[in-house]
Amino acid sequence: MDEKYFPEKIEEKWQSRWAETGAFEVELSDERPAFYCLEMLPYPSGFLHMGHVRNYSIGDALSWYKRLQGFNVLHPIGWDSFGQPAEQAAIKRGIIPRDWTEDNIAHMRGQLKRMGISYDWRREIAAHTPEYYKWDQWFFLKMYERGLAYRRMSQVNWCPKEETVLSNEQSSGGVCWRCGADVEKKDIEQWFLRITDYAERLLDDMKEIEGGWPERVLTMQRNWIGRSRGAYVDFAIKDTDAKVRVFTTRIDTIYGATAIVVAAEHPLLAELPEDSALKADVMQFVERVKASARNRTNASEEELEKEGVNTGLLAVNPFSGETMPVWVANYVLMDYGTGAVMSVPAHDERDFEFAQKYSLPIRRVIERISHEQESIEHDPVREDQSAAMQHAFTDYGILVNSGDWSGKLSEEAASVMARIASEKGFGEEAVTYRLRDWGVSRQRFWGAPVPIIYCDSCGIVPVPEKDLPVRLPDRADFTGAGESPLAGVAEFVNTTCPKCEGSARRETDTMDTFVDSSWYFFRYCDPHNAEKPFDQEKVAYWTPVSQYIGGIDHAVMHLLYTRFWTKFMHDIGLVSFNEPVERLMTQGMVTNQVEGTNEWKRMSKSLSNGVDPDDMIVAYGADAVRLFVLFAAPPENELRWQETGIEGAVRFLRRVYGMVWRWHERLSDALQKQSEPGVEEFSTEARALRRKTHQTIARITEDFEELHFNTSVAALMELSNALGDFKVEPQSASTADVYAVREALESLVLMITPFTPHAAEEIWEALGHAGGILSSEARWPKANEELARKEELEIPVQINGKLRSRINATPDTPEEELRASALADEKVQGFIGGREVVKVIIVPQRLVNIVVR
RNA sequence: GCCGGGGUGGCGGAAUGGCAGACGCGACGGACUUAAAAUCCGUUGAUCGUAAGGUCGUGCGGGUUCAAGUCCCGCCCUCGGCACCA
Repeated sequence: MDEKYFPEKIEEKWQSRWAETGAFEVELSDERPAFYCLEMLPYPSGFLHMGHVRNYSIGDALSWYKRLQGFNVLHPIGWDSFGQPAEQAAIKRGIIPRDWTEDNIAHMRGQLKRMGISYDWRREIAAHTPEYYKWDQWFFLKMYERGLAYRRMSQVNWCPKEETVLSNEQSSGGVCWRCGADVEKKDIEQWFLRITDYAERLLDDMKEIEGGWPERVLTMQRNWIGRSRGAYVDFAIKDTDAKVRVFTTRIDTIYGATAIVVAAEHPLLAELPEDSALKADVMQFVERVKASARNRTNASEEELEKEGVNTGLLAVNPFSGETMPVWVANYVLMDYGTGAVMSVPAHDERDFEFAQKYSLPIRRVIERISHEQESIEHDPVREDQSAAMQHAFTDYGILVNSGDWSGKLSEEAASVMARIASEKGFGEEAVTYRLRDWGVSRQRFWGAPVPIIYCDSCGIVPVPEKDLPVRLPDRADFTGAGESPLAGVAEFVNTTCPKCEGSARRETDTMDTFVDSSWYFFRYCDPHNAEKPFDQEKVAYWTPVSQYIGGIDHAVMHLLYTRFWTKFMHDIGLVSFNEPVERLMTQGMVTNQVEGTNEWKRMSKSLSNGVDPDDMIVAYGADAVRLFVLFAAPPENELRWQETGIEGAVRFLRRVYGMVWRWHERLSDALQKQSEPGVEEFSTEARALRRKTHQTIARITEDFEELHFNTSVAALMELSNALGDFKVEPQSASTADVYAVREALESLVLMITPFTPHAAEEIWEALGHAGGILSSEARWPKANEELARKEELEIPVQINGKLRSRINATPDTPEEELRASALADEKVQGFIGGREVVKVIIVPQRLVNIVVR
């Protein structure tokens, strides 16, 4: 140990020591329980940013804590190394994507090592290696076998900038999740995974993870899945055999339906009689709507005005027998429900707006339930109340003007009506979802090829498992627009049909990179298995993930996909559970002030408010950077970058280091006689120090369980302040003093290890322990309640809830005595004056409150 | 509009219904220094007071309680998600 704290020196020393001894390498164990600490798979952009630093600092702190508690901790890292930027780089600089990617990985790996994150590096994986993506393809085939992967023509979300398809999740809000460009619609043949088959389970199984996952993530997923209960109702089309099925969540309002409105793509429109005078109008309108949907951008979407035309068809209300016109309108979506709705203007805002514009009748069939009994009679129901209604009335209430149903509660009527519809064969209860199937085809080069072959005679033929992986070539012509660059690589495309051995073509689309990240953490358990995606026994030992840490930006996409994938793995017998992650923490953003403004924004190149982690490590050391990042804010909150804050972290480390230096000779001397001196040998000051030590242990242990790292650090600072206040010179310290200091310092060092492992190792060694913290018998300290107990207490005394005085007591002063001394207190007497004491509330060891009148 | 999170000093933030503001940053004062940096000591919610001490104070308005930042009711503001989803 040096006299002064030189982070660059000790960090290098311990990083090589850890590598040599394989300190963080783990295998299955019969004795030690598993703990799986996982941080989200990073994209190898080439440079670590502060968000990574925060993510890995959190994960590393938890990993160390669990190790010190005796868990067998799996803490791995890998690379989400397929994806767009590599291909862009290839286009721009004429290099091959793999080289670019692997250079980036090499650089980032170095950065992670300089941060001293405790990974088991033997388990490192990268999505772009055939050893990995072979299993993406294998899973795809398993899904195909079970009908969960299918191909169809569909209108897809198209990013014009990146020239590729985006999934619904990736085009949320009408913009590309990566580049922010307005998303267009395009018709294209592509592969889908039937995530919708799992919609119900994705919702239901949330009860298994409630409490372990942040509420807002579950809410976002619930919103995204968008389950809605209601009913299908068939409306016959008058004078034809056709009928229109609508979906409604408010079948109770059906007597108020005054039109049927269908989407522009609705099949019914094809059946309009050719000679119909209206047909031309309708078709013209439909074309216009479809065209505007294609060019629809985010900006124009909001202003889209409701428009429609009457088709001339008449539909029959199966409940009332009433006929009503069938309209086609732009506000009805083909891909939700049935693409047709019953329009109830009086009780739906959109229908109301539409009816007003086109002067459709507005008929009120629900009244508010009033507690003033005469209100219904005083609000007579008239056929035309449109003048009276300013808005649709969308609450439940009491049915009026609804035939035999009038007078019933609408909420209750709804379920009965749905049952009757089903009994009479013109409808049924139904549940619909907003969730769409997951489109996984990407017209890109740098991804896992979809393992499918097209044969003129056999059709779609899956690649046999023995032929996996379908390898990606090194190069392609990356300038080809619209189609996958792979289509231009003849030796890739041309193949033979596995069935008939005739010539055939390979699928040239590659898979969405979210496929790679849907199951990667299972692969960490058995990263080099060439026979299977993983050994089930190994996965059973390590998974599910105990704690997952990552950004909130993946709340829907990645975290929904990976839940789906896990359920599929469960269904094919690979894992025994349904939910991959027990606890999830979503870390907040790291922001920095934008120069010349008052705004704090996420660090980015374009705002030039980024801070390079390497610069920080050089200037302050990895330990200080990590300590600051965990101390400055609770992990879920935004973290505002402040360089003065790191300086504070360095100051703290230097103080601790200085204290150890001051004592370490004396402590090494005393190492041999470890037995605990008797209670009476400790001075008052030494007992106070021990009290602080044990209080701190208890506090920090609690905080770690809740991932409250910021308060843990605060508590460590308090302990170090208490050590600093212990004004005994090492030379003149008694055996008991030395014992108390040793206890405080060793506890401090062990508890600071998760934050600043390099400095901790160095100090641990200086305190006379060989072989590193993990190899020695070091364990997370245990709090001794007896020692943590205060000897003297200052009990606040309130009068009518206001603090007026304090009295001295011990933890076991009886209540009666507390009461007596509180009442006898001079200040208290002064405040009571002559008033009557009504009662005295005594909270043992905490407070006395005297109530006077 | 629906759903969820959140409003506490100059700032980041602490507080099982029981002393609001732990810990840190910044600021101010002092020591050391020829000087600066570093380091160390002290002060730092507002307000009145020379002081002892008093009064006010956790977005706003009510309520429950001996006692409310914390629980309940009604608002306001803010951040995030979804959104012609029938």
